[in-house]
Amino acid sequence: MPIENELKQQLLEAIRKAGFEAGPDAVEIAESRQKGHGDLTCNAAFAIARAARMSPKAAAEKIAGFLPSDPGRIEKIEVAGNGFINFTLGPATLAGAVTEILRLGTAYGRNDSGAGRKTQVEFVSANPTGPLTIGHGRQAVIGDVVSRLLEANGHAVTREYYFNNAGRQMRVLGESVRLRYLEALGKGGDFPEDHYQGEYIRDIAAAARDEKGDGFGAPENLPYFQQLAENAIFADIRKTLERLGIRFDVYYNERSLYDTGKIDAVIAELRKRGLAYDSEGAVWFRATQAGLDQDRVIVKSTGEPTYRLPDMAYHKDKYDRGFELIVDIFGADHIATYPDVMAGLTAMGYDPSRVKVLIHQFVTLTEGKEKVKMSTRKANFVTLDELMDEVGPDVTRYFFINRSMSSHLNFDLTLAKTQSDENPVYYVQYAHARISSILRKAKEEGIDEAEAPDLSLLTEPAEKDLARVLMSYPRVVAEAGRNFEPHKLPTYLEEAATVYHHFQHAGKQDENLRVVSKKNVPAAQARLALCRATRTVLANGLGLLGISAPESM
RNA sequence: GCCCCAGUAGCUCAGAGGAUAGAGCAGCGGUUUCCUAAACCGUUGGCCGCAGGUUCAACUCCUGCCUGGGGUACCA
Repeated sequence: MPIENELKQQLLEAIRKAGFEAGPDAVEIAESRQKGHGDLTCNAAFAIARAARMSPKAAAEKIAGFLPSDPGRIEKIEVAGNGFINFTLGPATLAGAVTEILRLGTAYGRNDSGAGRKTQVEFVSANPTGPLTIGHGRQAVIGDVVSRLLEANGHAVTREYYFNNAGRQMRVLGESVRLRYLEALGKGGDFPEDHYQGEYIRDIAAAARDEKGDGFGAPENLPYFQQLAENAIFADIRKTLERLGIRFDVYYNERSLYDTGKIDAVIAELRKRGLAYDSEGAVWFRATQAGLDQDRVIVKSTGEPTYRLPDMAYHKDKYDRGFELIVDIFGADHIATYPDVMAGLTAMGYDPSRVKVLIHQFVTLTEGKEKVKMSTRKANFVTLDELMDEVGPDVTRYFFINRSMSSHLNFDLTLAKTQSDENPVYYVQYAHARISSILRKAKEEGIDEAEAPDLSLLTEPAEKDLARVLMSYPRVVAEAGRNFEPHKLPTYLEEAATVYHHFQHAGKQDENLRVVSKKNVPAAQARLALCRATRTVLANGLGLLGISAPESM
């Protein structure tokens, strides 16, 4: 049983024995934030004292008096401040944690709270109109790490990319290529401003010329240009994602919703329920019925649906495919799209609580002091590939996942290029590499890692600090997964790396604290076990981020 | 107008009812015959946007305001 749960039981019992009343929720065990306040802390006395009309400190002392004493498990119990009960973990607890990490290896930190729930994470979902930008990059990494986190928490995850290759955007794309093709032949006219300006359009046009020769520029050949562009761009997108370490299980084409009648089915369903009506030549969704501020067009007077209708059909299909948890990851610019969609789904009888929408804020790109505006159509964007050319996939991933998704992400390109060596990702990776080096060194020196090292020898402050931090990893994974907060992982890993660097540094200052030493082999073996446990945690954590854990740097 | 997100150190950001608010970078000063100095130590730097409220306790919750970003389409 985790030590927190054990303490909670003991506290509840002590509270009862002390003559206070408290339900099971009255006791919360938290990690102490500051040194000198023990390792774990409980503030239950504050609430209890109020009901019992006594000082929190007196209540805490009374409760503490009924706590069992087991110095191996809990070295110290003290009432501090106004009434906190602080616990200092004992050597047996720390040793047990290290043993557990070594036993579980790559499984350490994983749990089965998700119970195999069929879960879908939809992200990126960029239409194939151009290369992925840095904005897509943030979403791609968030989606992938959320997926990995959910898997670590026992979900069965399907990663899905939804795209539309049949809309207006794509026609403009095809037309852009056709015009560039004509231009390359010297037959070009004005290139409209609202068409795709990027250089990649010229590349595709050149490919068209190679394939079809010079006489293929007629407007009726638009489908050819569109298809060619789609193929070329999608191939690039997949390559970029692959490079980032992301692979989708399903690419879902919006067009299939039309082909299989799922679009019409939604209209019919809404009409049946009185939630769709005709007006001004368009079909409207009665969103006001669901409490939204205005009704919305779902089929334009031109006969083309707006994005809402296929989105509803697509989400209906997600439910119908049996997903129990549906995670949608959107950029802040799509924030308005899902209330209508959810209203429609709810109206059709689907449980909206199964959908979790994660909105991430924008990435602002700055070069020096200059703000760079990103727009695929205008083509003055920095692509995800260009970013990876500069800093590599590991830094790219770390950078995008390092901050909470509700915060705007300010990316200073200059800084990323010139100071990439100071990125914290290297700090974490270096800790892993250093441990690997120590393990190699020990082997060279002929010090074997013991099967059952005497971990009670780990009594130095730096050693105990390290063991304590390693213990909290599973809780970080569980919380980050439960709350969809992937950025908690890098925060934790930086802390773990810091504590490890301290530990290793201690051996630099005091020879008796060195890991690889033949003077005291049992101590060396205990420390090697601690090193290996740390490496396991770092490797597991980096694995969840999709970042490499190098053996040497 | 209305809705969403943010405002914390010079910069970029963590922290989200508790006990002295943290990290990286930048600045200043140190540590290497020694398991990787991509490390470590010291130090400078804060009306936690403003004003009220709730609470034994507020940077954290509530209300209002200010500033910045994003929405509010028969674009997606």
